[in-house]
Order: sequence, then C-alpha cells, then structure tokens
Amino acid sequence: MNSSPHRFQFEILSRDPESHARCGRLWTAHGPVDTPVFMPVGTQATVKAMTPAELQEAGVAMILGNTYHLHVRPGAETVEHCGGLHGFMGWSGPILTDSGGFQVFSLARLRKIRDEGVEFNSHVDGRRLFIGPREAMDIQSRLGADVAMAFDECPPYPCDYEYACNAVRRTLQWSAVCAKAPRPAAQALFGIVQGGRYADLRRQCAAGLVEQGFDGYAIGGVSVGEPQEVLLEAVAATSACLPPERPRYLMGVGMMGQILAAIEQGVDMFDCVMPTRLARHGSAFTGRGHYAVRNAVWRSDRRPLEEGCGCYACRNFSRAYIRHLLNVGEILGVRLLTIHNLFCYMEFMRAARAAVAEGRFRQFKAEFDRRLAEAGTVY
RNA sequence: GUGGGUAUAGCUCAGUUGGUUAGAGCGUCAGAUUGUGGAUCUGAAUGUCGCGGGUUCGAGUCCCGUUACCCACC
Repeated sequence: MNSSPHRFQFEILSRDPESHARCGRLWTAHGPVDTPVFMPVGTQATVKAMTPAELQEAGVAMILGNTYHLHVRPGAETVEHCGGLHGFMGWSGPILTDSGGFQVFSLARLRKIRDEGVEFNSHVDGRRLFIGPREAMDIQSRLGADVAMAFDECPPYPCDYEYACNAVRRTLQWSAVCAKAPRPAAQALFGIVQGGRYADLRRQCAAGLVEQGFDGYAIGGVSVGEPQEVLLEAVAATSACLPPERPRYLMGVGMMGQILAAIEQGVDMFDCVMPTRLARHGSAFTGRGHYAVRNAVWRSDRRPLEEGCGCYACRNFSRAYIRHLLNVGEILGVRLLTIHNLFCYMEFMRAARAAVAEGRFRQFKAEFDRRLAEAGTVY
C-alpha cells in the first residue's frame, strides 16, 4: 500500500460490523495518522499555549493551520521563507490547512462575494483583501500543508433554500478551480460539501465534488449555531453520498458525543476548538463532559483534574493548584489545562479507535452516552 | 484620657433636602462557547444598613447612647 510514501493515501484497516464506523490510516508526507483522528486547531501557526513537544506528549498526531489567518498575518511569503508551516512553527507532524472560506464568512466584515472569490476587510486592521480559489491554493502551497482544503462558501444558519443552493453552486465552481490549480506533489486536496440542512443539496454537492475527484471529502457548513439534531442529519445525509474508500472529514466538530455519532456514520477526521478554547476559559474535560475548574468547591482539592488521567498536568499538579493559577491569571494555569484537555481528547479518540477495531463500537457509544447522562458533579 | 472620622452583600464602596421591593464593581454559583479574537455574553444567590433607644405617617439617611476600628493630640 505504502509504495510511494510521499504521496497522500488512505488505507482502511477495519470496519465495525454494526455501523458505518471504520478505522484507517492516512499516509501523509509527514508520516501516518490513525483514524478516526481528532486534530487540534492551530489557527495562527500554533496550537495556543502548546509547544510541539507538548502536543506530541499529549498524543496529537495531526494539527490544523489556517489560510485566512496566516494570509492576514504574517503572510504566506513569510511562512514560505521560514521553511513553510512545518519549519516556521517547529512541528514535524502532518498539518491540514483550512482554506479560509469559513473565516471569510465568520470574521470578515463588509465582504463582497463574486464568482471569482470574496473581497473583504481584514478583521485585524480593516485593509481590503481578496481570497478566491486560486489565492487559497497559492497560499496553501506556500504554507506547505500535507492536506489543503478547497475554497468554499460557508452559509450561516439558518439559511433558506435559495441561499444554500447558491452557496453549493459557488462552492462547486471554486472547487473545480482548486482541483486544477498547481500544488506540491505531496499535498493532498479535500473538497468541502455544503448544502445547509437540505439533504438534496448535500447530495448534489457531494456528487459534483466526487466527479471533480478529490483525495478526501469534508462535511462543511456545520457547527455554525444549528441544533445538534440538524448537525447529525447533515452528517448522515452527506456521509452516505461520499466514496467509502476516501477519508471523510467533519469540519469544526466538536463535542465528544457528536464525534461518536459521526464516527458511527463513517466519518474519519475531526477538528474543533473545544478542548483548547475551553481550557483558556477555565474548563477541564473528562470522560463525562467538562467542569469549571475555578469553582470554589475545588479550592482545597488535592486530586488531579481527572482521577486516573496520565497527562503531565494530572501526574504532577492538584486541582486546587491549577484553580489557583487560573484565579490569579497565571499563564501556567491555561497551559496545564490545555495539556490535560488535549490528552483527554486524544485518549478518547484512542479508545474509540480500539472499540471500532474490536467490533464493539455500538457498545462503546452506548456506554459513553450513559456516562454522560448520569454525570453529576463528581469528577 | 480628649477631639475628629468610619461602620451598608464574602471584599471594596455608592446611596440625593428622610419616601416604593437598599444598589454597583469584584468575588461566589449556574449556563453559553464547535473549519479559535487568551474574547465575550446571559442568568442566579447573598443584607439584623455595627448594636440599643428616640423623633417621625415613614429612618441606611436626623438625634442620644454604646461598641469596634482609624487618625490627631495629651
């Protein structure tokens, strides 16, 4: 299978007999990645508060970078000059870069959508910028990501049928341009399925992208404020239309329960700000949800953040100490919490992969849902 | 000992010539957070207004006494 190690490949290792869940391996220019995988978000060429060594110790295999943010600051030329994203940030593992479509629609103001791309004002200093499919591919080539994403239009929620239909049309046009654009030989390219909550648009968009031919396919346009039910329906409707031999990537998701529901539908890749952002906001994840570390009940608690956890923070520090650091605004508090949350997510994914490989995924998911349902205040 | 000042939520303090159910910030508690703005938002709980008496239709507010603390003086 691994005849040409510098070329992106996806290999399916095992399938769950009772669902669409599967275990696989992505072969990238910077090494293999076991799936289902969770990729922490490193928007601005850093997973906030973490060194690459700390990411590795937490079990992180692959991370995200962001075209939009790195284009605004410091610029793709600078990153390219400093060794590409890998050299620039000192991370030698695989990197996936988001195309910037999402940020153009979530951050930029006064944007103007044309068929060639999107003109918008920088959220940092207001200057006029433009990103279209060619620009997105050029930036991602310079960044040197292992996996690049096609430029897409991410509509808001809710959005009516006509709006979603237009977003699909434009996404397909832009994806076609991306597919033909020059890029490094070792760089994979994924297309992004849009279509809002309309199953027929999802099917149509997926079919169009498959015809164009991509290394993998992403489910986009979710985690934009829709109810969980709508999210899961979109995942089910889209995943079923995607070629089983290619990796499926659910963008921006999410909570552990949502991840399991998506794995069940055959999704292989995930990313979300949840573990890192909630860490900075003072929440610790556990196998049954998350809790506020700053709460006064933990003032004198000598237990680790999560009993039985093997992360650096839990092996060395008490809940009371980390709470203290957070309360006085010390940087270390956020760092330790981020280390723990990432470790927690990585362990969760490891357990999910094992469950799929051993053919007991449904049971694993049922146990998780039950634990979550009965979670009280005891962690 | 004398004179002056202060006392209101866990903390720091507002509180109008006496007038509805005494407020704010912080803290506490709960929630939100999804292809990252270390951001932000929402909601809740908490009062013997130091204590005792008086004046008044009505006192956190005015008067008397008292206690604690602070400052100055002796």
